[in-house]
Amino acid sequence: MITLCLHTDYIRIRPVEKAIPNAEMLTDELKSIDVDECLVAFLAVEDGDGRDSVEHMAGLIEEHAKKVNAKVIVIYPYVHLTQNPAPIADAYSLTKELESAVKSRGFNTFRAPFGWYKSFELKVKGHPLSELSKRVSGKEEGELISQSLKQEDEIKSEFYILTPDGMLTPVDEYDFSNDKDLEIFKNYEIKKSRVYERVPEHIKLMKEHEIAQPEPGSDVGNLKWLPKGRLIKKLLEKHVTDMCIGSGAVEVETPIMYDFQHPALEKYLNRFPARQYIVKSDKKKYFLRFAACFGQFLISSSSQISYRNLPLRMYELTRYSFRREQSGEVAGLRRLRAFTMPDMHTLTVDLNSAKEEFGKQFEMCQSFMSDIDISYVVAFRILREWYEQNREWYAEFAKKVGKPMLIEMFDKRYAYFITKFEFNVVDSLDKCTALSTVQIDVENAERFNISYVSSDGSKKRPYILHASISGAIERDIYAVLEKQGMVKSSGGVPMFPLWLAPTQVRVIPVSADQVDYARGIVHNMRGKVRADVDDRNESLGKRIREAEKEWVPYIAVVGKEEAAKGTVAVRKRGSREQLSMTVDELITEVSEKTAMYPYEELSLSNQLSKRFSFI
RNA sequence: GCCUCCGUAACUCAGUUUGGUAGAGUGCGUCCUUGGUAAGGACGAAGUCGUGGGUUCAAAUCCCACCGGGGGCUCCA
Repeated sequence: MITLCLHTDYIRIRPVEKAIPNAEMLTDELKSIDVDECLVAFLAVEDGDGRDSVEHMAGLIEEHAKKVNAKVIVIYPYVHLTQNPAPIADAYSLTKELESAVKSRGFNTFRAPFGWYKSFELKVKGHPLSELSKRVSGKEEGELISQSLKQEDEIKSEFYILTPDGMLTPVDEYDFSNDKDLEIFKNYEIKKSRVYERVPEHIKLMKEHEIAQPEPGSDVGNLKWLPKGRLIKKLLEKHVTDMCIGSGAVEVETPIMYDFQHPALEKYLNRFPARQYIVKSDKKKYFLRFAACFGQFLISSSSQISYRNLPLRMYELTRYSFRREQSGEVAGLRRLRAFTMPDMHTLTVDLNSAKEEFGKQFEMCQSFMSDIDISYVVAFRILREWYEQNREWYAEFAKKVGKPMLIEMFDKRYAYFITKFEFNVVDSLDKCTALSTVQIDVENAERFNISYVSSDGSKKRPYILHASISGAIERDIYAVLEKQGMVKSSGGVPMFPLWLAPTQVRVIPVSADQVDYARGIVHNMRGKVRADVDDRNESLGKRIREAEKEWVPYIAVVGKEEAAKGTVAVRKRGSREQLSMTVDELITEVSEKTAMYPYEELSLSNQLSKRFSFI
C-alpha cells in the first residue's frame, strides 16, 4: 500500500464521464469535492495488502497529519502509484477501510470516487513537510519462502534405474515394458505433462464412505473427519505408533509452533522447501511446524546422551504438521495444509550405524505398505560420491525390493541429507505421491548442537535419520482409496484391509423376529470385532446391497433357522456363497486375521436404524 | 499463486446455447408390505438455483467480482 501525501491549501475534484467497469455508484457527495486546508493522500492498494496494511497506513497518515497540523484528510484512490495493484474489489474495500480507519483517529475525511476518471486541481503548500510518500507492505508475512525452495530450480540431477541384480542403467537406456508403474513414476519425476479432466477415485470415495470432507469454514487443505474416517485414521495412527515404539523409540510430544527468531530454527527453515503458517502472539511471530524435527532436535540437544544410548530413536505422531502449500496444489487427501505425520528421528554413532538403521527402517516401511495392501515404487535420492562409496549397499536394497527402482543422483548436496528413499504410489490419474521416506541427515546435529559423549569421553556429533514410516496418514488413506477405486473401476471387488474396515461384520436379521438375536450377536462381538446390525425395516435384498456398497467384509444373515441353531449365514466379500458358521467361528476368523493390528470401536450406533447421514 | 472447468433439493444430476423465477432419480417422513442373499409399493415434505453487484419490464439462464470444489502448471509427506 502506497500513499503520496500532499499538504494543500485546497483541492477540487470532479469525476469525468468515464469509469472503469467496476466503478462505485456516484452519490451526490462524490460528484464534487471541494476541500480547503487538507492533507491529500493519493492511495494505491497493492496486491497482498490486507487489514494490517490499512491499520499501519492509517497510523502513518495520522502521524504525518499531526506534524503538519492538518485536520482534514482527503483520500484519493490513485492506482498509478504502483506497478502491482490489488484486485479491484480488494482495492475498493481497503480504500474505504482506510478512510474509516483515518476517520476513527479523529479526522474529518473525504474520499474521491473509486473507479472514475477525475480531473482535479490543488495547491500544495510549500513547506518542507508538505510532500511525503509512504509505503507499507502487506507481503512481509505471506511470502516467506525458504532458500531451499528458491534453490530447487538450480539443482541438477540424473536419473537411473537400479535392478535387483545390481545393474545401474540410465533411464533413457532402460526398457520399461515390464514395469508400467515405474515408467509412469519416471515420467512423472522427469516432468512430462499429463492431461486429465477426471476426478480422482479417492475424492469420490472419501465422500461416498463418509471418511473426510473439505471444510469451507476453515482454510483450504484442512479437512473435517467423519466417524468412519476418524476410525480408519486412528487405526493407522495407532499401528504406525506401535511399530515405532516397538522398534525401541521413545515417544514425545512437542509444540506445534516455533519462534521465527530462534537461530537454529531460522536456518533449518531455510533448508526446507515449504511455506509456513504464521501465528502472532503479542509482537512475536511463530511458524507452525511442518514436521517434528525442531521439537525433537531441541530435546536431543538438551539431553545427556552417551554412545551407549545410541542408536537413539525419538518418535512423535504429529497431529498436525502444517505446510501452507499454494492453494492450487492442495487436493483431496493427497496434499493438505494440515496433515498427520509420524516422525521419528534416530541418532547414530557413525555412518555405519546410520546405514544399518536406514536398512531396518526400510523394512519397517515395506511392512507398513503391505499392511495397508498397496503396491509402491521405490526411489532413492543419492549424493553421487556417496553412491560411489556404497554401490553394494544400494544393490542390496534393490534385491530387498525385488523390483527395479528409480535412482536420482545429484552432484551437489542441496539439502541436509546425503541419501534418502521414498515409497511412491501411482494413482488413478497416473499421479505419483511419496508416502514413506527415510533420510540420512549430516547437517542438523551441528546446527542444533546435538552431541553425544563417546567412549573416550569426547563430545561427538551423531548422524541423524529422519523417518516417516507410513508417510502422512491422510496419504495412506488416499493410497488405499485410490488403489481400491482402481480395483473397482477395472471390475474387481474393492475392499478395505479387514483391520481398517469401519464395519467388519454386518448382521442382517431376515425379519423383525430375529432382531434381538442379531443384536445379541453384535453385543458378543464388542471389543473384538466391529459389528453392527441392520435393523431397518427394509427388504433383505436392499440391506444386503447396501452392505455391499459399504464394502462390509462379512455379511451375516440370520433368519429363523440360524436363530434356532445359533449360527449365522455368512457371505464373505468377493464371493456370493453362503457359509454357515457359528458366531464363535466368525469371531475367531476375524480376530485371527486382525490379530497383528490395533483394534478400535467405531463411534457410530451399532444399530443402522439409529444412524444418520453426515453428507 | 497462475491457467482452466464446475457450483441447481440432503446426495447425483437435467434445465443455461435461444432470459418468462424450477425438474428427475436417490435419500428423508408417513402408511402398506414382514421378507432368505445387490434396489417391494403408495403418498408426502423439501430449493436464498454458491454469494454480492450489474444489464433487463423480467435473470438459475447474459455480464462483472468474490467464495468454494475438480483438473493443469509448480511443489511435496
